[in-house]
Amino acid sequence: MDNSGPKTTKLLDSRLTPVEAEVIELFVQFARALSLPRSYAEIYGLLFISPSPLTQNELEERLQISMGSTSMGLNFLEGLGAVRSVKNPNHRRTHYEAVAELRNLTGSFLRQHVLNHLNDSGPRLERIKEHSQALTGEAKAHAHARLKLLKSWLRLASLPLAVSF
Amino acid sequence: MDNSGPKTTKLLDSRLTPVEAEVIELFVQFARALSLPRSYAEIYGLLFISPSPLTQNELEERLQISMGSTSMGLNFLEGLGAVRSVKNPNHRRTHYEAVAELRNLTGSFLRQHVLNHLNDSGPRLERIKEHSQALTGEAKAHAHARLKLLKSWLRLASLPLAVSF
DNA sequence: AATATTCTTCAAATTTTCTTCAAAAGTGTT
DNA sequence: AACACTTTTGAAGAAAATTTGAAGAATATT
Repeated sequence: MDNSGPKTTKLLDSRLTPVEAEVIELFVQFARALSLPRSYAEIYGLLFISPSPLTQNELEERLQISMGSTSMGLNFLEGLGAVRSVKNPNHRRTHYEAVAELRNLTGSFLRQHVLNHLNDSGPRLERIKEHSQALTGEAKAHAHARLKLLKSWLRLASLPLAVSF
Repeated sequence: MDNSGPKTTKLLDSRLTPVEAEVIELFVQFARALSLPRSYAEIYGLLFISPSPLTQNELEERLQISMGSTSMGLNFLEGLGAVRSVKNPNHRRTHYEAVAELRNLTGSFLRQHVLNHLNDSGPRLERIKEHSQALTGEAKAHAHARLKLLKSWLRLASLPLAVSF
C-alpha cells in the first residue's frame, strides 16, 4: 500500500546487484529520452551488463516484468539489432545477449537523441564505477570492460553538445 | 523561495546552453514585437536550434514552462505551420521540429511584422555566433546552419517588403 | 505422435502523457 | 491605483501508450 515512491525509479530489488541496477537505470534514462518503453531498456541494460547470455525467463524473473513485455521487448531489440539470440546446444531455451556496438544500435534519429541525452549521465557512471569496485574476479573484469565501453559512448556524446566542459 | 532573478529575461538556467538561450531570446524579441506569448517563442526558438526533434515533455523541462502552456504553444505553432510533428517508427511519443522556411512561417500579417523587427537583431546575432564558436562536431555544424538561415532572414528583412519572396 | 515446455498475441488493466479550462499572475492603459 | 485584457499555471478529465497474463501457437523432447 506504500507505493508512494518516485515514479521514475522503479524499486530495483535484491534480484539485481547494485551495479546491475545502476546500469539498468542508466539505460532507462536513455529510453526515457527516446520515448521507448521502460521495459525494453531494462532488458537491454541487464543483457548489456551480464557476463553471459540470459534466457527470456531469467529476464522476466530478475527484472520482474511480464512474459508479454519480455517477449515484445526482446523482439523489438532484436529487430533493432541491439540484441542477438544465441543458441546453446546444452540448453533448451534460447539465450540473448546485448550487441555492444553503438553503430549497430543506432539509426540517425536514434543516435542523435541518444547522444544528446548521454551527456547527463557522467555522474551516474561514476557512481556505477564505485560500486563495481566491490566486485571480484571475472565479474569485476567484465563489469569494467562494459563500463569502459559506456564511457567511450559518453565521450562520443560529449563531442556535439559539450559546452559544459 | 529565492527565485529573485532579473525581470525581463527569465533566468535561462543550466538546462540550456548559451547558444540555445541566446537564440531563444532572439525569438522572444520577435514574439514581443508581434504581441505573441513569450512561451510560444521559447518553444519555437528551442525547436529551431535543436539538432533533433523534441517531445512536449522535453520542452517543458528545458524551458521550465507548464504543460498547459507547452500544449497550447505547440498547437498554436503547428496550426501556424511553424512547427511540425514528426513521427518516427522507433519512437512512440510524437516529437516536434521547427519548420525552417520563412514562407511557411509567415502569413502576410506575420511576415510584415517579423521583417520589420528583424532589423534590430543584428548585434544579438553576432553575439550568438561568438558563443557558437565554442561548439564542436555536429552541434557546431547544426548551429552554424541555423545561424546562417537566421542571417538570411535578416537580409530579407532589410529589403523592401515587396521583394521578400 | 504425443507430451511438455516456451513463446507470442492481444484484450483488458494500468500507467503515462496531453488537453482543457477556471483561477491566478502578469501587462499595459487610463 | 483600478481596470480590462493577456498569459501562465495546474488540476481534472481525456487520450494514448505500456504492461500484464491467459489462451493459443510454436518448438523441443521423448
